[in-house]
Amino acid sequence: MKIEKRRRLEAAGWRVGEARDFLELTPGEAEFVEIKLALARRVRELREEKEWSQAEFARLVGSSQSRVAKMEAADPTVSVDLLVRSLLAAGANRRELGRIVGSTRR
Amino acid sequence: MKIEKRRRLEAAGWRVGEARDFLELTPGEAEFVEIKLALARRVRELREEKEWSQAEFARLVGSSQSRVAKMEAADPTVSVDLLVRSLLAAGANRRELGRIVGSTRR
DNA sequence: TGCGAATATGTCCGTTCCGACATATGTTTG
DNA sequence: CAAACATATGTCGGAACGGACATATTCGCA
Repeated sequence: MKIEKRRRLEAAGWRVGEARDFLELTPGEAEFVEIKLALARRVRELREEKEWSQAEFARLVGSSQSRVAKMEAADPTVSVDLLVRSLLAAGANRRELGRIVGSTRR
Repeated sequence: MKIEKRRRLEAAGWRVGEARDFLELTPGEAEFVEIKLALARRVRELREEKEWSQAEFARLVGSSQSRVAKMEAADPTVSVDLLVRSLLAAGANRRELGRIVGSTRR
């Protein structure tokens, strides 16, 4: 299935390299994946800065430990909405989100 | 229902004023709504810049006219994912998305 | 005013996403 | 080592979201 394949690429991108390196993604789709990866990285960073466990973070943002693990792994079942809402709930603001979304740096 | 109420506030925010002015939204939730509104505005702007009808825009991004109308209206059933994916498909890039997300200006 | 195009609104139903739970794997500390 | 804690992975039932369609409303223009 096509969607499944994309999901595997997406998940693999976290470990292996730049998402855009994988075929069958339009530039827009590749950028979308990279945005998700950037948000996921920031979730982990922010949580570790504050020295929260995933369970604590989950409680804070109204989610569950397993879903936080999936957020940080940029699991395909995690939406940008959830990442953004979680970051906001954890104290990030619009400006910071803008930096995360917009910065090409890694 | 709580979610329904929030949805009404959210929809009303588009017409009436700043989302944060409505009660029962945490700061994070209010910022989330404002991000959605900013993305929705940009969809309309971008589409009108290019002089596309909603139907044309829908075809371009792989959606439908009615859903594009809902995107531009920041309808509660429209996710940030959809807005971001549509903007990317319509030619926006990460940097521009970052500006949209991060800018407090209206 | 009336007609056609564009946009808005409501609904349907299949797909995706989410919190929760169970459980596995990994890490720290006594 | 072993217990306690943290993180990862898989699954499930219900909620949210999406494209599509029908239809209403608004808009432009002759």
